[in-house]
Amino acid sequence: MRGKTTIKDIARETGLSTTSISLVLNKKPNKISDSSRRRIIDAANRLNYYPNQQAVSLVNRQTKTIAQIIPDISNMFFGQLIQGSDSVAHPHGYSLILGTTNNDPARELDMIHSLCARGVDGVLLTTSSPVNARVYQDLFPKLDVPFVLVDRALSLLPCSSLTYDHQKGAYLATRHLIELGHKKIACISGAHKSGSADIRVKGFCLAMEDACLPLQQNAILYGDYSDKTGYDMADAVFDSGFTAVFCLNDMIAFGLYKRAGERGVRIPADLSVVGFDDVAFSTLINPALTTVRQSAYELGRESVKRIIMEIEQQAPRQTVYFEPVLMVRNSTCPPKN
Amino acid sequence: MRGKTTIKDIARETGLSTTSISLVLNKKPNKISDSSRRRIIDAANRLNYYPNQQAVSLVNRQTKTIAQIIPDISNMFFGQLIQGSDSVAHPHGYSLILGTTNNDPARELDMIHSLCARGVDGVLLTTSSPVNARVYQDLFPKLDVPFVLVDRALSLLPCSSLTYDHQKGAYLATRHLIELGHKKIACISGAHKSGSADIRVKGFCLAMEDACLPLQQNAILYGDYSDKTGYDMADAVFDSGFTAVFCLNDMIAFGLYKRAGERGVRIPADLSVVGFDDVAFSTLINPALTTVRQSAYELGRESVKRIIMEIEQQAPRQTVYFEPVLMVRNSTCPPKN
DNA sequence: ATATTTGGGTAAATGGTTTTACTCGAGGAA
DNA sequence: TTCCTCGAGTAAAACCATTTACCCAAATAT
Repeated sequence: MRGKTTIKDIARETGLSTTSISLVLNKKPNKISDSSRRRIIDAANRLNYYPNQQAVSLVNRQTKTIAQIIPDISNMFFGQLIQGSDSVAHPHGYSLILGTTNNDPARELDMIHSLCARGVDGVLLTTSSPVNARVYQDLFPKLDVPFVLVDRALSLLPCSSLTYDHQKGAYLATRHLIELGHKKIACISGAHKSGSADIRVKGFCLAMEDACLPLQQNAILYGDYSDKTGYDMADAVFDSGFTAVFCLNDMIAFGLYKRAGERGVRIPADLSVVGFDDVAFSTLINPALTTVRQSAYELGRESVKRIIMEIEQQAPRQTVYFEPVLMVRNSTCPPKN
Repeated sequence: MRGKTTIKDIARETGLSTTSISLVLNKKPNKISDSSRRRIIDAANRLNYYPNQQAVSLVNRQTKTIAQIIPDISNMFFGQLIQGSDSVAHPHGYSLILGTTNNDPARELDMIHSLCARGVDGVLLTTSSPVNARVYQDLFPKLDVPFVLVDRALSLLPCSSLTYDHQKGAYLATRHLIELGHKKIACISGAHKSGSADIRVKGFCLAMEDACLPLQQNAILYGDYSDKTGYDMADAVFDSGFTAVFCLNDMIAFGLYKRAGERGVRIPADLSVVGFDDVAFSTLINPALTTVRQSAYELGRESVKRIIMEIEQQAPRQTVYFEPVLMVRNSTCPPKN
């Protein structure tokens, strides 16, 4: 009763060796007689035995543990991502071990070290900025576990990456506004130099260019991927004659909605708004947000599948782009006049 | 270079014993000369040594790992909870290992087993239902790690619990509506028999009773803690002459908002709405939601502090209630006429 | 001159499990 | 009789770090 039952206790109970116990309990090919087998299983149940995972990990050199490193759980996108990850990890016998970086590259590096020291079998990394890219180039091979970059790719790194085509998504969003007849379109971005923001901005610019629309002055505003940014930048958008705004993620759009409510700016009558991510909330808010869907849940599921393949079958690295799709809802309409 | 550097490699490099290496690297009291010490530290850095945590855990009998078991991450409340937990766990050298139960008691039990087998040092459990209570009574002592019940207490269990006073919160919310002059008040609940829902309903009933207000027919509607429930139940509320509704959590309120938007029901002019939780979104939505604040972030922080105390100092068990506070915002006003 | 301390270490046990390479006796074949 | 095989197991090494109980020579104390 004191302390945990070990394999030795069962050996003592059954009068057999630990080898036999291990063989039977792990269903390894063995020559243990049926009666012994029965006694072992009985004793294991009776003593409520389950193997010490530390010991198992030590000899098997794997922990059945996957690190998931993300910038910030308050962004609902990551909540859904984790949910997706967990939904495939657990059925496969893996547990998710969580690390949040608060968008701090130093903390991100730290987290990678500390989780790898824990002996995770693989790392799902959503990097918050490309500044560590060079460090990672040397680091990943040294750490000797598969890495999968999730949602934000960094080129040239020796690892797989699973991400939506951010540029295309942004292009789609912007073109939608253009097709509605908007000409003065603003863009509220996440942080300059953040993994995905620059690519989305590029998609925005490209769409404008392709439509021969000049960029207004201060059309592109930089903040971060939070509702606060949307709220803070909203006035600048409202007061500069823009008829539409492309928010680089839904959280930004939600912040802007809030300020719009306070100022009496009507969406979409006075201002069309497009978001990015299609977080669960987009359909809850009023008017429902037109946005670019990238299913965080799917991304989570796929990234875990991917990393398990690399862990268990040394599958080769792969870069996968998912297709974003534009979800037209009620926050966009043709401009007035 | 092949495989990970072990303590033996450093012993070989420095010509010292593994004992010395361990002593120096862990800064244990020792009598190693300065020059040897220097050589050890040098070699450790040069070879990029970090101890195998499996081995360390095996001998120290602790994993510096805390399990956090929650019903459902899509509820933003839990996103914020985890964020709070992580924010204190990591600085203390603990990692969070995640388990989601989808509100399924069987899965919850399973998760507890599987995470304990992993050798977590403690478990933060937000149980989704009291049905397992009796099982837990026997189980917790057997598992021999501290448990802390988070947000949803179960009486009589041999463990600590940290929770907001759900009944009082519900009472506050309901009284607020009553004080505004509402008499026909509906209540959309989470699942019958879910940990907290019944208590909140009780608070609702008590407030009505104290104000000598009779409960309308079908005043209490049961669903679950999701926006879908709010959406699905909305019509029943709109069409039965209620002037106010108390939603048992914010997600439900958000769902109801959505349906209200579709139906043209104005909040608060046609219907006052109060939520519960004060999830980050409550202030983003329009009109800002009047709700009962229970800071998930704080709860996360406190629960980790608590469990670390129990892990490291065998602190005695404790039941803590936090005071909820009513946040009056724009979704409530006196009834028409 | 002898006893004691101190400086600078180390050997070996421990933790719990898996796995490889045996052992041993009985029965059958040649 | 000798050789093999088969059934039913087992001893011991390996995984990696920590920790306890020592060791030995030189310096100091008495």
